[in-house]
Amino acid sequence: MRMAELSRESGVAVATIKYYQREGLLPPGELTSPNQARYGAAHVRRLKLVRALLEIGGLSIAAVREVLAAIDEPGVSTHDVLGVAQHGLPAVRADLGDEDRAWAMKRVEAMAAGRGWELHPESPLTDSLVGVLCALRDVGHEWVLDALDRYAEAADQVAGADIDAVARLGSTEAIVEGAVVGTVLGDALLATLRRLAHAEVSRRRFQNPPPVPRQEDSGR
Amino acid sequence: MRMAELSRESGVAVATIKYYQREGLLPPGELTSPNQARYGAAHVRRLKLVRALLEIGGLSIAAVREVLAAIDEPGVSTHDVLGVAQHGLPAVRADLGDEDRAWAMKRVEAMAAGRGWELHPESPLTDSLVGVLCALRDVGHEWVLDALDRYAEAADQVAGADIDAVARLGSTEAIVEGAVVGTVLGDALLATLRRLAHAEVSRRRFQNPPPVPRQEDSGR
DNA sequence: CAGAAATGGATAGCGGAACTATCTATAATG
DNA sequence: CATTATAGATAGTTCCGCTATCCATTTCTG
Repeated sequence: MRMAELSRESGVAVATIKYYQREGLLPPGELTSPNQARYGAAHVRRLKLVRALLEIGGLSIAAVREVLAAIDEPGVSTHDVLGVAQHGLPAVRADLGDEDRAWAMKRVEAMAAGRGWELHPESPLTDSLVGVLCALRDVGHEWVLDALDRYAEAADQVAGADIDAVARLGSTEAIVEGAVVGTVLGDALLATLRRLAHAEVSRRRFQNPPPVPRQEDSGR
Repeated sequence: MRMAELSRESGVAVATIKYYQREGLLPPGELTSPNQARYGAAHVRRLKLVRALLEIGGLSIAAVREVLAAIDEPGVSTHDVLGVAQHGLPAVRADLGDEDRAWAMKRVEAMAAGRGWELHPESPLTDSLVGVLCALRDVGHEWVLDALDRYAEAADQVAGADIDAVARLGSTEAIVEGAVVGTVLGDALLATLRRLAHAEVSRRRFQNPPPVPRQEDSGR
């Protein structure tokens, strides 16, 4: 397969493909002569992955590069696959006062303790969480955190499903890529489902007149 | 309060505040003379909201403008508050073939039927969902959808918590703003919690031999 | 086998987004 | 009354994600 076909197959313009190659998002083709190269199915696949991470996942070029680097990292143990995958995913940065940080940390610790989570206070993830909590308080909507436990419970369930599904993939490489895709696109999936559920739940609660006695009710 | 103090209070540069005013994200101050204005607590609050939507929520200026317009919309009924709030939130665009669309639609319908959700096939939300599903198949990770039901269940629970919490807010305006903040920042919150849960679940499943009650290990 | 089309590689340009800086005329401040 | 601050207008900057052009080689086509 040569450039034109790769472009057709993937739906990405030639100039853009070249740009991705320059940016290190797509490996070069196999050179058959100094200025001719061949590409394979792996290139098509990678291109589609790049597009999905950019458009659906909303990642930047730089983030995609890091994520792909994690995917291409050879020989990671099954356990810290998620860690490798997450390294390079965008995190909420936070420049907070110590006081805010301490307040948020307290809530995070309470939540973690309640769920039996092992907390790593220095990890960027914890930091992100602290940042979000502070932002919520900052805008005067601290009440959102009343549902923190239910959020965490839901996150736990989703994560369980994720790990189940990802562990079923064969090779380690497949698992790593699966973890990345599942994390990034899964966020978009979850966010969309949540919006749909909002509409549904609000319909059930406030548009009560005809509940239509199906097997579903306000029961959750 | 004048400009300098507003800037200090909110942590946003004066030039940026002026820019936000030009963009219609922040109402003008109360003019005391042709070129002097006073600002109040509402301005500080609005500014912090804008920053949170931009930084944490990752919205664009245009999206923030629409979201704020929804918030400021007077006299919305309690029921379609979520609808108003969601109008203007970014949705996944999708330029798909009819075939892909039909395939995804089928899965969405199955999921909705299973959960007793009322589906609006033309709504942008449904469209977003279809787009995400197609993207997942496109990158060869259709398996993620095996967990679609569990995702939807989790989304349902979260949405239930959201509606509960938001309904407890007093005025309609508070509810609308709460819905917006809860939706946008809630996404970030959920995504972060999911990542934490990933680490936790994977630790529990694969690192079972030595629990090592220390706080540092083979890091990340 | 000649001419047209495609390719790899390099470099430059472009349009939008989110600020940032400068300027001017007025107003508040010490 | 000199300094500083301010509203409003306009222009400039930086970064990002492409897009376009050019050129020296291949490779296809007739």
